[in-house]
Amino acid sequence: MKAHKNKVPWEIINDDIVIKVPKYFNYEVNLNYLMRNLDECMFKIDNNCVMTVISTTSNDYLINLTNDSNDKLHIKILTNKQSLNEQDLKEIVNYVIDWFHLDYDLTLFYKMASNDPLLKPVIKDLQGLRLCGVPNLFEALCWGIIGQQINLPFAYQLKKQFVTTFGKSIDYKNDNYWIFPKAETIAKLTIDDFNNIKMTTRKKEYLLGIAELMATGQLTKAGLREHNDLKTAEKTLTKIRGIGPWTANYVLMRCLRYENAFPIADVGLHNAIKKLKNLPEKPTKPLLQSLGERWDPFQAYATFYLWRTLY
DNA sequence: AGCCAGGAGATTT
DNA sequence: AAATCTCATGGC
Repeated sequence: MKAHKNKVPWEIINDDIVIKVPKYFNYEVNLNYLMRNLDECMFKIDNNCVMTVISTTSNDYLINLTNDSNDKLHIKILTNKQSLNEQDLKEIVNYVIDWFHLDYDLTLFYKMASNDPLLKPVIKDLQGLRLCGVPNLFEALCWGIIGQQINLPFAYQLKKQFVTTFGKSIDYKNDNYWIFPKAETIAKLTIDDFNNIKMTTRKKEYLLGIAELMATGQLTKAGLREHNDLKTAEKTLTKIRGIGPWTANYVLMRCLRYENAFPIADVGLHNAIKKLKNLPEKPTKPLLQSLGERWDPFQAYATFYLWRTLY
């Protein structure tokens, strides 16, 4: 089941969208997470300010995100302001709330983790870290597929090649900000269009197939949401070519926000457990299963926090 | 050179 | 169901 969503208050003050952050939110640790790789191409971070393009149903807006001394988040709209309407404003705010999972209450996860020998020291160092999401379903699926069976730095390189080859960007002050390619755009391509992108043919096929499903509306975020149950949503996703249990759970965790999604086969998760428990080898499957049961129903947050111990 | 990396699908047991 | 094999690319 999905977790209850809390209401996140916001208002407009002096042309800024100001969001009141919930209990347990630390701007700096979340930014540290976002800065984990220099090849990230979907946003830029400079001097505690995040710049990214948020695409609403009808427009693209370059925004910057900062926090003030009261730990409130400020969104400034930098481009395309003349087309901003109520609907777009709402979509922008909801995107940021979703991105940083601000509508989620971390209290119960921390309560569980503080009684868990493995997680206890981990949450102490990462207090206020949110499971930063990928609100765009197509982006989340592509990122999952791109990241299969390769190391993370290389995955970021491939994503960058993909985005800069097929996506559009907004120019602003001698810099450019990329927009993730639309499924409709990718669905029209062929394998040969991927010649400059150094990923396996198999992955190119997966991406084209998923783009087709989303471009035709056979696969939508709203449709997946209707399941309202982790196992059936997982089943729907794993029926799709290129999406196995790992990718399905990864996307259900970072996009659909299932708090108990658990990519149990994840190498990063294995390495984190090995490191923290000082194991000679990677954890066995029975150990992983028992840990998962121990963390239920917060397996997604447990995984995300453990990933952070690797860098 | 050889093993591994935030796996998936097909095949075999 | 669960283990095993094939696919394939770049980093270290």
